[in-house]
Amino acid sequence: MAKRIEPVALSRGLVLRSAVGLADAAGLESLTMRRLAEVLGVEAMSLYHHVANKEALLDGVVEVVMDEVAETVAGLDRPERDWRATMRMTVLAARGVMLRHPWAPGVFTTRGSASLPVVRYIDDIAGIMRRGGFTQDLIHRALHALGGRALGFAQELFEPGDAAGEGGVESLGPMAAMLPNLVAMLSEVVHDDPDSTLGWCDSQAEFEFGLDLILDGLERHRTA
Amino acid sequence: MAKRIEPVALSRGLVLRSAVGLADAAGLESLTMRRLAEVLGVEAMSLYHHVANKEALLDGVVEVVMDEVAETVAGLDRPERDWRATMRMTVLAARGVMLRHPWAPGVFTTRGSASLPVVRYIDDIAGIMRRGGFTQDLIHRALHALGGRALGFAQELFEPGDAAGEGGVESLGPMAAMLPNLVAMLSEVVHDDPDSTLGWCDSQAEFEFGLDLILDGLERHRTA
DNA sequence: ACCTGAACACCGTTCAAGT
DNA sequence: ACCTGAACACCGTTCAAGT
Repeated sequence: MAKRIEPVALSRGLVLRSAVGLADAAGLESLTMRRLAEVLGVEAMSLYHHVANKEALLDGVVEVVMDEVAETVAGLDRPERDWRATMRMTVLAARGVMLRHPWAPGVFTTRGSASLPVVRYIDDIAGIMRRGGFTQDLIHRALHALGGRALGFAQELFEPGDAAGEGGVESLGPMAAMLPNLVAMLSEVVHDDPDSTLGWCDSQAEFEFGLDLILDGLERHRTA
Repeated sequence: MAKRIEPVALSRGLVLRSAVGLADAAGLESLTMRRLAEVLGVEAMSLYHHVANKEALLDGVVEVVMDEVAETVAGLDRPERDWRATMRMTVLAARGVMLRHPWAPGVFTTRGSASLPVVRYIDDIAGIMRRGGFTQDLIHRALHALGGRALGFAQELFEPGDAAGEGGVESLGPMAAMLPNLVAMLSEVVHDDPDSTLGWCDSQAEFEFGLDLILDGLERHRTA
């Protein structure tokens, strides 16, 4: 499970990047100081010379992910004239990074106050809207309305696969009688979309639908 | 800190309600099997006779909170003819319950698959839309677009109070130069709303703005 | 059946000691 | 300056024993 690597010099950057790698490979619950040290071929206490404590480690992990987002966004060819297209492209790029680190939303939302890299990303988003002709007040409300969605977080109420994943609607089992509306909905929608590869529905399309709903609404407020 | 109560007979319901009370009073990080047992005046291992393990305890905690939501929703006088008003009223009622349990979103989003009480709530939401004339496909997409917001979760990217809480825009400090758009936005918006009691902005109004953006968008899809 | 106490395998973290 | 090993105060949980 834990593969030791050569005894390279430890550094904050290496510790943080290894933490991201460990969470990617083995899940967030595996990211402990002791396991991380083991991966780095070092004693747990050595980590404390590069990171104040576990909270600081998680702050650093957010930094690493946000650096990846910033790099991806920097590589985009945005049509700055069109605020809506630019925003859409930026948010979907951030989402692409988050899909590579499915545990990231769980860490971001426990981080109390926003770190510099997150705030810098939001500043970019605000700039897109400003150049698009938003008032400051509308920018403010837009940032709240987007919330985690600005970084590509979906916050679904349940994950694909539990209600109508393999077993179909029948797998709802004895509760089906209590859920007439969901049963009716699922029996129709699942049939409509039989070869969706991503589960009981294509969550990329669903994310974009929700994002567009908000962007459309903002555009209407902008021109009002 | 931990107040012992009389040695009443333990039961699953009492264990779960005490767990909610402990999280309310001392925060989610205080909700441990040992602390919960102490509050109940019992040994930690006694809890395992009423709850399989900590995961099951948290599932039960979700149940308790959802029961509170269901009770609140049942007491509403909904104008069923108007899907939009009914939906709005229902979601805001759920949000009212969540505001009493600020730790709840953090527990709900770690619950993997949806529990029966959550699914039953979603079924109600689906029913509102169905009676409002939604197609099954639009109901499906609407549920994804709402996500956690259907239960009143906001998922803000940062909490009020860290950027421009007490100290105002200046408290952004040395990073201000890197954040021209946010500085411009905050210096204007905070002035517009000087006596907001809830922090740097009124999050209830912000939540309703975001919710209305989605409901308006859905209404437009419905009539298209 | 319900509850207990000791024990185990983990955590994060402090501290004194090494180099 | 950086790393170590033992130790401490916590976790969740197993198990054998009590009533």
